[in-house]
Amino acid sequence: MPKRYDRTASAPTLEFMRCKDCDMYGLCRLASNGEDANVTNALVKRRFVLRRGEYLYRSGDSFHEIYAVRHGSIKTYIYSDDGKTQITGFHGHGEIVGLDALDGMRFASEAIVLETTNICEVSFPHFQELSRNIPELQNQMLAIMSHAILRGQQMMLLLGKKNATERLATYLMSISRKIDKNKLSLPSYKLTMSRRDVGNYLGLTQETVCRILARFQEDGIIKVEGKYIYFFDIDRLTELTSQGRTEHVADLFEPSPRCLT
Amino acid sequence: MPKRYDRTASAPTLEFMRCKDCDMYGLCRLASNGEDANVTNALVKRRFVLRRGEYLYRSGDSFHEIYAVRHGSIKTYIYSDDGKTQITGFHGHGEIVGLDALDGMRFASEAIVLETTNICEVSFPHFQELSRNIPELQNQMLAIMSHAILRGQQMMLLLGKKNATERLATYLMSISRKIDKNKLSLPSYKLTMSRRDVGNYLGLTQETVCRILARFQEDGIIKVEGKYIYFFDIDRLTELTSQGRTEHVADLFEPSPRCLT
DNA sequence: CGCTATATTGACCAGAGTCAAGCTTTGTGG
DNA sequence: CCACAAAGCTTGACTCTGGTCAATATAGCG
Repeated sequence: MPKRYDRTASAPTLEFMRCKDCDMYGLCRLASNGEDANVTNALVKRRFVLRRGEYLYRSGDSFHEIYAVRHGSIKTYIYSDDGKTQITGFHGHGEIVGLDALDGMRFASEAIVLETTNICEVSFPHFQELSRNIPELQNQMLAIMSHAILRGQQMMLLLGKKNATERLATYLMSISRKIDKNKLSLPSYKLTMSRRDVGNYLGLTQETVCRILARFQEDGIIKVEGKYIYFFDIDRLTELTSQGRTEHVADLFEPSPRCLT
Repeated sequence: MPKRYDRTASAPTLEFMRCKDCDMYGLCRLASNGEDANVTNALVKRRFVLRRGEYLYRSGDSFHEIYAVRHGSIKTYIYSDDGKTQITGFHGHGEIVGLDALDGMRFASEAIVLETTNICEVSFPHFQELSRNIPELQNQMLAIMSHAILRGQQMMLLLGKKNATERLATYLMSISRKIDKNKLSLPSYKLTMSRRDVGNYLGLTQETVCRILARFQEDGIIKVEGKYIYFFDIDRLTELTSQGRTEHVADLFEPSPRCLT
């Protein structure tokens, strides 16, 4: 049974994790009055480490902190009434989680760590206090939340309108965009989540994920090596994200007042 | 071709539309310092009417206002790269739209009116100004946005894990919860959107929507009469929202450190 | 080194999509 | 106010994508 809140372990090497890439950087910089945010700052009072299988928070936990992933990765998910699980996101370096708890001040989702992960913690009351003096901090937060809403809408589109191939291709593209472009070697990524998790996230089964990854490999688009993916042909992958079988042509025009689709 | 921004028409009867039911009521009350928000108030400077087929906003429009539906209904949707449409929500009395534009200050989605609809408009700069003096206003806004994020997560669950029957049942239940419980007559609701729209929203085709509505009617759960739905058996409908074929039993227990599903 | 979780691949199946035909409702104009 | 056209709805027959079940293979942890 996974432990919770074992936040004493030592940190992994973090030199190459720059705050500048973090979604929270805008907030941290504002809070620290422009000073270097690369050290613990006015906003982030605490950092800690969790290990694979530990929870960052659980559904129903009362909400006091917002978290950003500094290094590592986590998954967040919700339950249906009958116990089905839907993974709502994978979050890596620089991504913020816990924003779904501001309504009701309790976490609606759960967050579990996929590998040894370094977390920045922002106390929400502290954030509120700071933002009384720094109105721009509030705008930043609204923008961040708005962005989370957009992400949800994109997932609705993916789950509601795309087929299995398009879903996988879209997912792989979202990964490839996160890869550091400055690296000299072949673009590659370690999937810290299982195939089953990927399938769950994309509304597919693990078998379908396997089969389509195999097909992408046959077609020379990627190479799959266990948990590692190597990206060979980003252009072809981009094409596959939406295979363009556009609906009836009529839909491309403005709908007439009566034709609201 | 639908007109935009024809905001001069006369309002429908609104006596029974109470601000108290509105998602924006908390904001309006705070902004008006506790006074009656039922008239145009410190936050809402303007109300206007749109007719079926008119746009409230379009994708790419620059963002200045947030809107609340006072009376009537609208749909919001986004496009995929290849022109597919995903409806992201139907919004009726008391619901807020436009929150997806705070990131980037441009609307990412479109909003089109499904029937003659009365809109409350909140200038965002004005909101920002007010909230410098009323910090609680900011918290309200964060809660509202958090709620929108939760809605997105619930839709991911619906689209990723529920079958057609469960999706329709879930949708009908969300409608039935909106119906005024004080009415003496049989609970009923007018679907202002087409079957095709319902299908689009739920990741189904219009044919599937028709068939399942027909089946629900055969089973005595609802009665379908053109655009009107009458709710006979809410309990049975609730059961159908998640048919409980729970995954492997193991999933019900705490995952072991290695078994992260 | 062995055990268990995870990944892969194949055979088969079913739920929902597609296509098509006919029906109903709604809006428009004479 | 009625007739007509267009949009929307319904139902049936058939298809196909992706799910289910099952059998191995592989990998990672203790």
